[in-house]
Amino acid sequence: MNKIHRKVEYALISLKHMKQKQPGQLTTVKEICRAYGCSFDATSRVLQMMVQKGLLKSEQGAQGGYLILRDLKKVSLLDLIEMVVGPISVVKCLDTGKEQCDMETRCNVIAPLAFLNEQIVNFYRGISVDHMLSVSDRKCAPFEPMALGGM
Amino acid sequence: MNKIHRKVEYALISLKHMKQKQPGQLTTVKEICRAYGCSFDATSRVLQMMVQKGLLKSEQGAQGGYLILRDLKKVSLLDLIEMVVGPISVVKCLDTGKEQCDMETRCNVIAPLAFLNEQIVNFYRGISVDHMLSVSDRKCAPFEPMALGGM
DNA sequence: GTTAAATAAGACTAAAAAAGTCTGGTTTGT
DNA sequence: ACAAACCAGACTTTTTTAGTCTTATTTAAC
Repeated sequence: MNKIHRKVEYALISLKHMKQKQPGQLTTVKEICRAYGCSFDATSRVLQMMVQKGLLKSEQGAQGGYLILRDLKKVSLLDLIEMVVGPISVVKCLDTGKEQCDMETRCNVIAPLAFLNEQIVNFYRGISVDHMLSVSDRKCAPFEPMALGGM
Repeated sequence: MNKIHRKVEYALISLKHMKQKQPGQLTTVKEICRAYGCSFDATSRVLQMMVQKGLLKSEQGAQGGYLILRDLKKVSLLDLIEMVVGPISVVKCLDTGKEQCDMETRCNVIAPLAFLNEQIVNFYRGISVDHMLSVSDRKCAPFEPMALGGM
């Protein structure tokens, strides 16, 4: 129950990887797939979607790759989800412009479901991608500040 | 994205219907299906699950039916979801006792995902079924921001 | 210029999950 | 005895998700 799309997972994996790079340094899909074992095509398409939505920038051709364009602190998980899989709706009949269900007028839970939908949207809106990706950095810290001193 | 299980929908439909009855009055599956056009078998099994989890009581035989047993104010949406579809986990590898994914050690987002999972669980825990079913008994205004003000 | 490495994008296929149906029970009031 | 209702598992269909294939296009390096 409540699985997130693999697309969102690939997006998070890629963003976390890219976040750890020097500013301006490009990342290739190949690099990500080798590092985490994810599907090339699938990951590739997710990155392309993020480019289209202005979250990433891409350099084509040899020596090309991807770059984070926006400040991840200002990108919510809702933004990311909408970028790669589309708008959130807990039931079909709440999709804007989509088909009506066959219950239509007699449905007794449409209002509660619309309410729930709104709550969920607000929930995801309240989580920043940057914050989420920073969770538990202590445990697997790549660039720990205090590492500079000793050890 | 983020569709709720039909099972949860049927559960909500049924509970809302039963909630409006006199105390002690039984409800049959047939009655619910006729009223809202949902599948008999599917609805039936959802109600049976709620009986097993102690949320409903059933009277078998002719003149039988279902009855709400617990106070819906004290039943969270999380409880309901877990009853009818099982525990929430945003990715497979967070299912307790389930398989590991093939990324295992190299996965860079397991901590963020575990964090997200916990947030979602808490989110659903914070919504009472009773409250949700009471939303907008007047009229449904799907995405109107000022809807909660109270017309 | 040619080539190799990279992104871009759509169509197609396979796998998994969800939803629904069928069958055969059991219980109980009339 | 019978009909109306719950109970429960197996099965099938449909839908969604995930992955693959193919064919561009761009650009650095040789």
